[in-house]
Amino acid sequence: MTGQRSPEKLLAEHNIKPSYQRLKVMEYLSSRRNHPTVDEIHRALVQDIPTLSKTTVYNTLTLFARANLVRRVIVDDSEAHYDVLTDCHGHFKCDSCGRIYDFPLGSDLLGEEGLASFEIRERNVYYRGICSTCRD
Amino acid sequence: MTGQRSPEKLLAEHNIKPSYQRLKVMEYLSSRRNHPTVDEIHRALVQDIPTLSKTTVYNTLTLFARANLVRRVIVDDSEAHYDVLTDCHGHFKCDSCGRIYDFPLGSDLLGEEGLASFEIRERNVYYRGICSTCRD
DNA sequence: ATATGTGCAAACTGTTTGCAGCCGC
DNA sequence: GCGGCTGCAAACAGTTTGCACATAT
Repeated sequence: MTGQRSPEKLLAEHNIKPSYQRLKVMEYLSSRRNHPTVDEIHRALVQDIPTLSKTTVYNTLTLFARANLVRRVIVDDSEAHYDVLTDCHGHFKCDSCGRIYDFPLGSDLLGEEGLASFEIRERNVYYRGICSTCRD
Repeated sequence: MTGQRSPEKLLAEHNIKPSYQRLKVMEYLSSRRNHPTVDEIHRALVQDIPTLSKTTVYNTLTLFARANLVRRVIVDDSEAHYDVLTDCHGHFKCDSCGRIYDFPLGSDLLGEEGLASFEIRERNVYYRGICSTCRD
């Protein structure tokens, strides 16, 4: 059972030097799994680290993404969102409240027959609509 | 059998005034179904319409998208692609050649149980990887 | 004559890059 | 002391906006 590794361990396993800002970013991502944007992460962390720059958040996330520690999620034309969960799941973005929900994805379900002999490296599935809370 | 309507008809059906540039954009989209970017459309059409501005292409595509004549396809973090086919299909982008392939999508296949009582308005499915041509 | 489409230029936004200074080992 | 992390400022790319001119009916 691998479960929830600590930010320190995660970084160590991927040979990433555990600087204070990196640890904080990873900590933020793994606690609140809100698919935050760069801006949200930055706004949240500047409180503890007043000198934190957005550049560092960008650098850090790019680094994490290359190491497959996080995934850049496109649910939205404008900003990129980041997700620590690397297992295969879809995203649903509510047009009304803007919240992003995860939903499980079966493995081989889609019409992937059409992609025989293609090497699939990444699957992105995102829906848009109105969530149950906003419909009430 | 509805099949291929002419650009004129398509625009008329959606109460869109058939200006020269609009017709040309629609014509381009429906002939080469290449999921072109704004830039590609513009580059292609300036040849016939030397005064054509990108702004007009943007305006036109936004107009078409609102009328559900085209779909904005996000397969790529940077530029938006446009697609006349509004039926449900997935996109595969080759990391090597950059080409975008369509593939059919079954209807209710995914793990959508998790989204019971959500109102799904739009499904986006895109994969990344290496296409069969580039693997050889 | 009026409403609407077009296109230039400038603004905007998210992201990237260059580079000087700083910190930890 | 050295490698490399940080963060400012400037560059960048795609897109949007403001506005004057052109165009069609």
